[in-house]
Amino acid sequence: MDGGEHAPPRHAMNESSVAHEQHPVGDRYDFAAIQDTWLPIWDEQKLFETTGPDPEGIRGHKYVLDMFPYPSGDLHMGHAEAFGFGDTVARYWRHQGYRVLHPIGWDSFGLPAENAAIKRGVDPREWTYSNIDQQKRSFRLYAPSFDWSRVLHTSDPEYYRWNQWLFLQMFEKGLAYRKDSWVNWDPVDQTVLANEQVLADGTSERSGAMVVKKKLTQWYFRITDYADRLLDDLDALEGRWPSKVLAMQRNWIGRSRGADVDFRIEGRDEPVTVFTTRPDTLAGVTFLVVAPDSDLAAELVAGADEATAAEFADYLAEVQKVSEVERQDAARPKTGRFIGRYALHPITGERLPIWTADYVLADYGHGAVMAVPAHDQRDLDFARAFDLPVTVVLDVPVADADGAEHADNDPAATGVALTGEGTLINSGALDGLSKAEAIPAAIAALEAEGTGRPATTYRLRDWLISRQRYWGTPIPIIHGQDGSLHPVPESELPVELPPSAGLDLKPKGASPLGAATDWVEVTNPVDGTPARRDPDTMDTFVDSSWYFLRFFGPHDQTRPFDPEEAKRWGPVDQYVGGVEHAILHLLYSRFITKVLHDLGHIDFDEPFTSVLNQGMVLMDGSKMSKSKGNLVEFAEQLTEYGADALRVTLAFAGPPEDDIDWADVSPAGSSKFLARAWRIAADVEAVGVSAAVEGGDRALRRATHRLLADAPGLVESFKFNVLVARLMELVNVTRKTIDSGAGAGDGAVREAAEALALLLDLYAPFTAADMWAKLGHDDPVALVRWPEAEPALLVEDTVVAVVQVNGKLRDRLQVSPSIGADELRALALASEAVTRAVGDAEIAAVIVREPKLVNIAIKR
RNA sequence: GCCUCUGUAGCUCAAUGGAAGAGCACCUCCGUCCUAAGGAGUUGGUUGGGGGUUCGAGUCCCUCCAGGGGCACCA
Repeated sequence: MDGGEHAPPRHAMNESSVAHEQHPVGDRYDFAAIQDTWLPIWDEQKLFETTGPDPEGIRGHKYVLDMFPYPSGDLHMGHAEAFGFGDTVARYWRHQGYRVLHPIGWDSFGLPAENAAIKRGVDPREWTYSNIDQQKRSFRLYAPSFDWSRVLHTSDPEYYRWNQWLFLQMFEKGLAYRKDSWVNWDPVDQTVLANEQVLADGTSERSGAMVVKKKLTQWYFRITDYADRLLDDLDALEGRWPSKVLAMQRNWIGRSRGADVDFRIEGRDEPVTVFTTRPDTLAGVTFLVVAPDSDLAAELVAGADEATAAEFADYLAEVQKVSEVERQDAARPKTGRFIGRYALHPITGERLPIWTADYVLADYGHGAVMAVPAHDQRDLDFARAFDLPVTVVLDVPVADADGAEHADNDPAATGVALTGEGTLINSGALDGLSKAEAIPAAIAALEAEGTGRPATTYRLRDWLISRQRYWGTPIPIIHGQDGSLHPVPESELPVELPPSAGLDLKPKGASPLGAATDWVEVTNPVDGTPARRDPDTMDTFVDSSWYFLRFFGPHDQTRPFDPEEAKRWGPVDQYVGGVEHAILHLLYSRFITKVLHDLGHIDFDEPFTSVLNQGMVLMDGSKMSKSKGNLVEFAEQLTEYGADALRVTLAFAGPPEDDIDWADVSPAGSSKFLARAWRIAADVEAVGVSAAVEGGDRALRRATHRLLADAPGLVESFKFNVLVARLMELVNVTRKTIDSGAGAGDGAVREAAEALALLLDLYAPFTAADMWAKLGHDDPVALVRWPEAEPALLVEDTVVAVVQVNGKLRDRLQVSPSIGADELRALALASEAVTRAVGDAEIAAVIVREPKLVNIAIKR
């Protein structure tokens, strides 16, 4: 997009009325003039508002939602794509006779606003709301069928007071709590992050900085209480959510079942408990390993001699220098230290040395493991590095590359742990059992002795929701001088953010709100003594975890949403958004929905019935960005080609979940197609009255009705690109009928033109509206129900039956579609081409698939 | 390394186990004072490779190759 070479914009972005005279709507397709005609009309009509009682005769309700935008600058091509798809679905359901809720809002709290505000010295409010205004203007031109009466912004006190309400509801139930723990710290944004906001490479999802660990007291939501339901309920979403997202969520929750096992410790009253998925290998335990950064390690070392303690301190310091990513690299050589203490084996009573090593994580399970080097690769690597014993307790046959089993499978020698199936040995009562049999038997034995019990652990951690930044929802808690926590009474909500003027918003590790003296200093609601507000704000993922519910009454002053509306519209039938939210936003939303369900506020417990992930819009194979110089500006494209051509281009580019490379697509081609479609309506208008449709061109009628029959299935399976291709075909067939067939006055041409307008509304609402008007209709095309396909027009008068001999095409026969098998067989065998091909060979079989095919198998 | 998805015309994609197609691009022609967001037509294929099942495979099975995505010291 190197400016300068473009013709000057024919028509300014946010002007809609001026251009009329320069671009009269005539016999030439002029998208700018068409937009100018319809925008003011639509502004008046407010076609897509869903307030008031249901109209008569609707088939039901649908709720179609796009992930709401973050107001950083203007809309971009990614928005154009996602909102285009969402709008296609919304428009489709209206054409099917449903009342459709298709709202829009803004995710308007968050760090970018604050960082931009710091850079420019302006109020984050101002920056945010002016961007929102820009995006609203662009949306108006792009014309998604939003219900603008329900618009919300999460940074409005009317919205975030309900975040605070939600927090208090969860606080009362013990689902919101404070704890002191190692947390992810973003050194650039100077705030904590949730696990979900740390990328796989250890950097912050927001700032890109390498995240470090800090020990801090923070607010958490107890999402782990819901781990089982969040995992199990994914099964019901199979087929309606992208399988990739389901897999990612399952991985993220990471449930694993096994047992907790208690090990007595020499010189300590309390046993140490470890979690294991392999209680069957208990006899193979030769040492224990505790996480160096765990409280347990510190305590155990305290009871060891001085030299050991010093060694441990050195090691801990070393470990904390290693980045989290490096630490989790499985290929890294094992490091560790003996910490001078011993555990006792629960079966043999043998002394087991206790080591510390950074391959054991402090915050998973109990921060300690029983090491079974013979049957766990990590433990084996460690045992070999430090020369610890390896005891095989499972006879696992090992196969060569050629499949022959061999016996030299001693892990201590080969370095390969025996993790497969096998038979228990050296395990007393368990000997002879298979792994699958031994696991429950081992757990039963542990339970009988009181030294173990079944246990389940999760990879999922509780959701850290406090942030040390300004532009977010204040946490509605008051801290007493004695450290007591008091919820702000519901009647005093919202706790509004103080003005940013006078506050230093620069990240410095503590919330800027702490310095807002007038705001932060309050009295204890219980005893009237001086107290302080919690100075932190909530993670903005709290805002977005329930906004889809707020659309059920976005202006309600007394409730988070209207329960009646929730019953009518909820849950979201179709959610559209990027796969980058596969875990974060979608998991949090599912969690909060379940919490609100359990608290009795809604009667469903999954928020999104169906999810569509759109791909990214790329340029020349890579992500668009200003710095790479490959940015395609949405606003420029909109000016050059118009909303319809852009939307058609994005829909036609490929399956919606695939990435689109802008270098591969042709908005000019889309424009050409829309012009061809539009001219069909213009031609029909020009001839005046059309002939009756019953006598119309039969081939064209069949093409029209085949498309009417196929279109719903194509939309419902998100094959938007295929439907556009089919529309192009129908346009071509119709053009041919006009120019070299029945002519524009034929009834079938009008029928095709009307079908085109009705179907095109999914992708090109301006063009469709204009065509509909040219065809003589006054009603808004967007609300017209699609006609049903006539079954009689879906069957051919005659079909071609293919005759093969040994699979090779030998003849074609014109037959009736209702021909019987015997008749078709006789016709095929009588064919001269067939008798020639068969010759005097013996016919082995004749396969008849009436009316389309006969295959004669012969022996040679 | 493990799991998963995808390989069809130059590009993007279709094709209930039954004739390998569409759109775009390319090329040719018509039209136009010059431009085409005009019209008509043509070209284009070892369906990633190899095996198998079947009367018949782009489609089902096995295997290899290539690409995308996810997970990867979570006991």
